[in-house]
Amino acid sequence: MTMPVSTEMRDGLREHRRKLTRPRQAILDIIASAAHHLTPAEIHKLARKKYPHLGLVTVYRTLDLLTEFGYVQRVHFADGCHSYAASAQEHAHHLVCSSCGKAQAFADCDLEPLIASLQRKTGYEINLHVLELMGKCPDCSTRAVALGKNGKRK
Amino acid sequence: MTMPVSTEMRDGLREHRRKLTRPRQAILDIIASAAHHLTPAEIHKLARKKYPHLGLVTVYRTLDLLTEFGYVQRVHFADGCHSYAASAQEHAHHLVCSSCGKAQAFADCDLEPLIASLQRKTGYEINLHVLELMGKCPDCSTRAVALGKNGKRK
DNA sequence: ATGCTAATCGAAAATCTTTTTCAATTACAC
DNA sequence: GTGTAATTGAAAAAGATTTTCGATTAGCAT
Ligand SMILES: [Mn+2]
Ligand SMILES: [Mn+2]
Ligand SMILES: [Zn+2]
Ligand SMILES: [Zn+2]
Repeated sequence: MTMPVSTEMRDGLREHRRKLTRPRQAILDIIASAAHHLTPAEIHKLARKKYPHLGLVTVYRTLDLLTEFGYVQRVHFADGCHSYAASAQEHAHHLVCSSCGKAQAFADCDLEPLIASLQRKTGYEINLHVLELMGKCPDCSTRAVALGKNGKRK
Repeated sequence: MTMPVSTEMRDGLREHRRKLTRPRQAILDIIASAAHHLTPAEIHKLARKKYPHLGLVTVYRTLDLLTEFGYVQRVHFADGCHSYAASAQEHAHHLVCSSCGKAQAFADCDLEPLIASLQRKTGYEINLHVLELMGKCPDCSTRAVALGKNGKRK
C-alpha cells in the first residue's frame, strides 16, 4: 500500500524539475534505507560504497534539497547549537525571530502530558527536551508589510 | 528583591569550588547584562572591551561551565543540527537516546494550545518549531542497571 | 604577608564542519 | 543526436570547536 520512501524522494525530485543523477541516487538509497538518523559525513561514507566517486559537497547539497522538499528531516541534539543566554529561571525555552534574531524566553512549556505518554508507549526514560519556536516578531511583521517583503534572515 | 544575575553566577562558581578569575568576570558581566542570546564569538568580542587579553578558548570553557551549573542556557535554532532522517510523515519529532543515539519519531506534538497562547501574548507569528526529547532507551536503561553504570555517550 | 598548588589561562596548532569557487561533466527536454 | 542548464567534485576558503602545553594566578594554608 505504502510507496517505498526512495521512490517518493525520486518522484519528488522530478516534480521539482531536478535531475535524478547517480550521486543523488546513492544518497537517496542510503537515507531511505537507514534505520537511524545520519550525519552528512556518515551518509557520505555509506553512499560511497555504491558510488565511490561521491563528494561530500554533493551530500550537503542534496540534503539541503531534500530538506527543502520535505523528504528529509533534521534531528536535533541538545548540544547542536551555537547561541547562549542567561537562564532567568530554572527551565526556559525561546521564541526566536527568524528575521532579526530577537528572542523571548518562556517557561510554561507544559510538555508533561506528552512526555508521560511517550514514556509509557516507548519505554524511554525521558530526562531532557529541546523546544524552540520560530517566527516573525511584531516589529519584523510590521516592517515586512510596510515593504511588501517576505525575506528571511541571512 | 531579586538578586542580580551576575551575582548569582559568581556565587555559583564559588559553591562549585571554582575560581572567580578576571577573564570569567568579564564573560559573566556580558552574559548577565545581555538582552539577547549571544554566540561564543559575540561574547568574546564584547567581553574583550572589559578584558582585552581574553582568549576565545576561555569563553568556550566558561560557557561549558555555566551551562553545566545551569546559569546559562543554550538557545537552539532550526538549522543548528547535524543529523538527518527520512521523514515518515509530514510533521515529526524525535526521541533520541542519549546513550546509544537510537531515535524514534513521533508526530503528535500537540503544541497548538501553547503556540496560540504565545502568539496572543507576544505578537510573534509562529510558523516553525523544534521539539526533540532526549533520554535513555529501554535497552540502554537495562544495560545500565545490569552494569551498575550511569555514563553518558561520548 | 608569603608560599604552595591545583585551577585556569591564552597562543598556537590541530580538528572538524560547512561553504564557496570554478572548470568539467551530465541529465534530459527537444 | 544536440543544446543547455543543472549538477558535480576537487580544492581552497571560511568557520567553529578542541587539544596541547608552558606560563600565570586565585584561594587557601601557613
Ligand atoms: Mn520545557
Ligand atoms: Mn511538532
Ligand atoms: Zn524580528
Ligand atoms: Zn539507547
